[in-house]
Amino acid sequence: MTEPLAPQFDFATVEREIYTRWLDADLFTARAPNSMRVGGSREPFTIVIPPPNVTAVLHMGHGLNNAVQDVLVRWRRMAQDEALWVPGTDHAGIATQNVVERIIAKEGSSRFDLGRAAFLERVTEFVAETGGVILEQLRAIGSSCDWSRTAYTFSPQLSRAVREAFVRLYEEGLVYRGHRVIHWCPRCLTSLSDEEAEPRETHGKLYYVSYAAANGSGRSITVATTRPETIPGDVAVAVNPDDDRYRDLVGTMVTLPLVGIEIPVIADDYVDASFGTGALKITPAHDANDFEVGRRHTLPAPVVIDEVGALREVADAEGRVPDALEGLDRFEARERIAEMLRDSGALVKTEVHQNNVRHCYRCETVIEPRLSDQWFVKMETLAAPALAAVRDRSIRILPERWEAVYINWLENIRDWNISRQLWWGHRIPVWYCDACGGEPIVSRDDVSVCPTCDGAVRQDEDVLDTWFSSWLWPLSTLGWPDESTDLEAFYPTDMLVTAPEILFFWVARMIMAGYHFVGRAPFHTVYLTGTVRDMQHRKMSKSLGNGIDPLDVVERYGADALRYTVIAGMGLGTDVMLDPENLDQSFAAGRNFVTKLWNIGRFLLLNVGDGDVKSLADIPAERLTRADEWILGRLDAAIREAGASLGPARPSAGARWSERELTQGLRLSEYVESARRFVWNEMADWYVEAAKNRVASSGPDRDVARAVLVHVFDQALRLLHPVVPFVTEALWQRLPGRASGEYLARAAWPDAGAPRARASQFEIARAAVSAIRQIRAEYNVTPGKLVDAVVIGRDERARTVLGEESALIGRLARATIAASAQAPAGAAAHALLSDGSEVVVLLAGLVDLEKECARVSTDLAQLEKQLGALQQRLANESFVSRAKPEIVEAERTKLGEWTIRREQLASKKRTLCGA
RNA sequence: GGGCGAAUAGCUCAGUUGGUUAGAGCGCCUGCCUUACACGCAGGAUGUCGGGGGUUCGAGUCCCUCUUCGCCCACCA
Repeated sequence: MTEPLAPQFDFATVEREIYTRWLDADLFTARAPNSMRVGGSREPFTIVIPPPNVTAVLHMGHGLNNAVQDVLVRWRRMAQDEALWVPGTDHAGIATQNVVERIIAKEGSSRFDLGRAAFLERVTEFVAETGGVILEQLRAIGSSCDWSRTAYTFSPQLSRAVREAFVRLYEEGLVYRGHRVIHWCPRCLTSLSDEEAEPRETHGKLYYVSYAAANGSGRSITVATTRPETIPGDVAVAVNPDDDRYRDLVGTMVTLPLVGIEIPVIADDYVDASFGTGALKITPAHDANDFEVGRRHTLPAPVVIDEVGALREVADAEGRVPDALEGLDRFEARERIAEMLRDSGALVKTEVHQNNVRHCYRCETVIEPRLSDQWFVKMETLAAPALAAVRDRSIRILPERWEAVYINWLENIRDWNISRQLWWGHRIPVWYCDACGGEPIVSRDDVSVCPTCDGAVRQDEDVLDTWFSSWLWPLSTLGWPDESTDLEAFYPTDMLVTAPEILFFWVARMIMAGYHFVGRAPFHTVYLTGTVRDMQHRKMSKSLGNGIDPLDVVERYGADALRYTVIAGMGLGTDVMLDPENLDQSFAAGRNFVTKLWNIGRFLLLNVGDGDVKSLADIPAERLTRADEWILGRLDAAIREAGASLGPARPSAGARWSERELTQGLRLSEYVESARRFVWNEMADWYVEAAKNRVASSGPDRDVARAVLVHVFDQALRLLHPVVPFVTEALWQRLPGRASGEYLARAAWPDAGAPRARASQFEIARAAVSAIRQIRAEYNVTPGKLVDAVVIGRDERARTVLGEESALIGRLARATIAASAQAPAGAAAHALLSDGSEVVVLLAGLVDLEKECARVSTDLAQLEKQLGALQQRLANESFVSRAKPEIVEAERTKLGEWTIRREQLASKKRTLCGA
């Protein structure tokens, strides 16, 4: 005896309990030997999680992203793939170091006070204590990760992969040391890659500064600059070679304001004569373009701004920084210099100016371009296969439009600065021997003495960009560089689900790493999700305070409601709008649906009872009613639609996507909608209502209805499980005949059966019921009151159906099934059934003749108009000869039906409206 | 500056290679506490498919153009 279900779904208790049971039953652990790639019998299906920062806490973005991954993994697991979802975290160099530095700062100390070793110990401790909270939180939303494979970018195994990659690239000449201007964050005290230095629209000033000719001729040249604080680092003024205004000045010297030294006027194509004054000051050490110009003209590169952004004579800059400016912060210096220039008359004017200024992606500090030595990865050769992969459809990116963005970036790829002047991260595996002073020693293993002279060595101070470990993620989490079984069984993985923001940071680089290190793409599908936004379409963020805490939502409405809401609300590549001010409304869709599902379950378990329920296969086909066939047919349709929306799990024809499949699938909101419509609008609204009497009866038909009901609900729960895993598992476990130890999470994904012959006939009964309801509503017939109705079936088939399904109608009306082609005299209110051939008539006494007459007239007029258009189309020879035959045929059929309908309406009109 | 995308009901979006009377969810209006469910049931209203032009027997769908938004990239100091 199953105990009755609680009136409400107690998600708080049940979700926790079910997750624990899933873990205890070890349902999420993938078995490598089962993979077909190593001789097993199952297709592997693998997703690697975009590793959240180890210090992160779950936000809606994670919620959305991981809900999507879980839907996919659960779907494939049920489809009997060997499904693996690899979880893990990223040590997140700058981000984590910043967090710990802030804590230390509160204690009145700094990392420099602690020293490198003690600081690292402190960070490690911090990560051990608080890190990975987010992985716990992922469990709360139901993520079915394989926790036995949890990875961490800074673990010994993954660190080995990092070293292997670095050393290999170095040996191949693809990692090199470069001396150039890079993006520098004066707060984080590290260099950043191009991607980490984010351009932001900034309102500033454009300063026009006059540089006087050194020969005392009285002439001068005015340059425009947004950064006057770099003037002490100027080594030249450049003009365009074709600019007539300055032609005679090229080759002469001008005096550098404030500093007083002489610098040359040079000509270079880089200068745009039409911008500003057409003259550009050249500061090689503090501007990447100026550096290139300086190099072309073999100019020096004095460094006048130090690592914290203060003016100082750092290198090759003796006598360049005036005492008054020494040690001044760059922005103070900017003001100060402007004043000094104004006082000396060198400042011609200032203009308001809008331009893009790069900011640190971690701390928002304005980037200072800085000349320094850094490690770079040469990207061109790495990019080539990554570019080819998308072009030849080995990899597809959805939504499709991101492909163009991806290609554009790869075509214009620039070398990747991978060294960071941080402490938290993978130390660069390069050692130097000061005694020999020879080539750097690049090694997979730690080096303690110089292999040449046995002397002391020192390791490079820098660490690697955190993305240098992330780009190996699909490889390293599966055991690379070892030749592990996991790697063989699960690599290449299948789908990657992430946010578009990290397409370049991460996705493109993973593809490059995959091809370069093992010769194969890391996945065949990149699914880029939308962004979670508030009602003003602003991105949810901590700083704006417009965020929604997913755990708060889980607490209020349950994980299923959260998942359903975000998945159902998210079209492919579209953003999800949620109102942080109104959680009730934002998550209504999910909450309502879960409740509905629970209540369908309650009805079913209450009414089906405890006796044995036959399997559908044991019910002879002829015992099925039209309603049974109809709901089974609808189920098949839902299964087919859901399958089509989820789409191919992998390219069906081998390694590449066909043109046809390229953009198919991953329409998660459509999949959810198909399943929802089936279970709510078809099963609950119609089939359950139609089956109520049968289940309550005691005849042999009762068993048929019970079997169909249980079967259909079982299948529906399977279909819905990937989106709402908890409530479906809770209900499924209680279905009659369930053996203990069976889990929906591992149950088979439904298959659609053959079409059902009489399924569509039930529609006639459905239409009759709708029609009667419509009339009742319109005439305000009180709910309990039965009315007399005549239901007219145009043909024999329709009358048979109506007669047999009259139980449904019986709840609404005392119905007479009539054979007449038109309403009996004196009767009135009508409604047309969906196929246009039947009329429902309530007997006189209820009706308002005038109203009915008006309505029939309107209907008739509209029908005649449409009929006219239809006739015209069919009379058009071009249409008949050129349109597809099935379309023409459909139009002909329609013409026939509409003509009959017109006769009915016309006759009705005569009856109602008199002469 | 270069590239890409979008504009369909009050809101968020579907609408497959052009082909019935353009759909869904949420919201809105009306009536119902009908013994699974008021987080529900039943009924209902709402669109010159951004403007203009073109191709076609036929255009929300294809082409051109204008307008408005959005995204990505970029060294205009």
